[in-house]
Amino acid sequence: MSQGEPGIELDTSLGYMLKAASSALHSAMEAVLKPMGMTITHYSCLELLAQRPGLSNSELARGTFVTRQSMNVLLQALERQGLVVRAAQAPVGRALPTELTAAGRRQLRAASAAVRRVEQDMLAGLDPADQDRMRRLLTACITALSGPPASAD
Amino acid sequence: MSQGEPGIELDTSLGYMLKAASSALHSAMEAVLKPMGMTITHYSCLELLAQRPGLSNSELARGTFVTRQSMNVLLQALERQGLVVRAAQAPVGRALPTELTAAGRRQLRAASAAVRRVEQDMLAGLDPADQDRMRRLLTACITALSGPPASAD
DNA sequence: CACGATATGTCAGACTACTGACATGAGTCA
DNA sequence: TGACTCATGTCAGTAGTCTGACATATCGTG
Repeated sequence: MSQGEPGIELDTSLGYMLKAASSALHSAMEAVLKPMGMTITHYSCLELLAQRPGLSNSELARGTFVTRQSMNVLLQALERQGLVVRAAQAPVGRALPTELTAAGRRQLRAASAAVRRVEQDMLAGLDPADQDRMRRLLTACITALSGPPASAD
Repeated sequence: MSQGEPGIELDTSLGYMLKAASSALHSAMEAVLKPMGMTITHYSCLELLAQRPGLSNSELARGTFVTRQSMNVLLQALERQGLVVRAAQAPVGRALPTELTAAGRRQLRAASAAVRRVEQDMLAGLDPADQDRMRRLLTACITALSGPPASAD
């Protein structure tokens, strides 16, 4: 109980609070998506495809923060369910462009509305200026973590 | 045509940014803990026990954002490894108080230092005032999400 | 042109965390 | 006292994600 910190002070640790907030959001999203038969990654994939049609498996994986192997499993399921379609041949390289089907867009519509409500609930106590501050702060954290991968000493 | 994200709705969604930040932190922590043979939940459990000795399995689960079933499996492994000890009998109710062993504290020390470095890297661009703002904002989000939902577990 | 480096798609196995289910201990209330 | 409710510990099965491995396609460099 002297010299260097004894550990991470959980009550004020931003790392811990970030995990807590993310966990709370995850649970809340799960709660609204589950009744629709969707997982969070499932929804995220559809949302990403709606905004950026033609993304490949690897690009979708990066955008949803899972490995390309996991996304591959998911995409195969979504394709079987008729929610997305993948090009049979790669226009360039090996990347196969993926797009939503009408059924996919329909399923996404309901899910997207529910998720938007969850996000609005989360931000209920924050005014527009607060939300801008939060964007700036989160962006700074993401940038800092993505940059220097090797800071060991 | 990989790296680099064109400006889309997702880039301003605080839900998405929160997930991105959490994912980046998760990866960074994983990268430093893996060489030590620890997972994030493993480390989190030890850190929590160091600050709140005597926590029960269910309390540890809540503090690390996993189910009590998952924590039970982890605790059994940690006990086999001699990192924690659990009371043989419950002093009251069914909750079994858990505490770190000397070996557990030793392993935690190295891990905690590494994690602290990761957290400091993440906050490198934020001054103390920014960090206070971030605490307030995250707390507001957590509170807002923990209140309304009326789902059972 | 050949070679290596990089990026992608995909299959297979392993692991982590989750859901479901049941038993036990403590508190509440009629 | 007995019934009800809630929290806890634990076992079993399931689901989602990960790591490892391999084949293929493009680009840069010599």
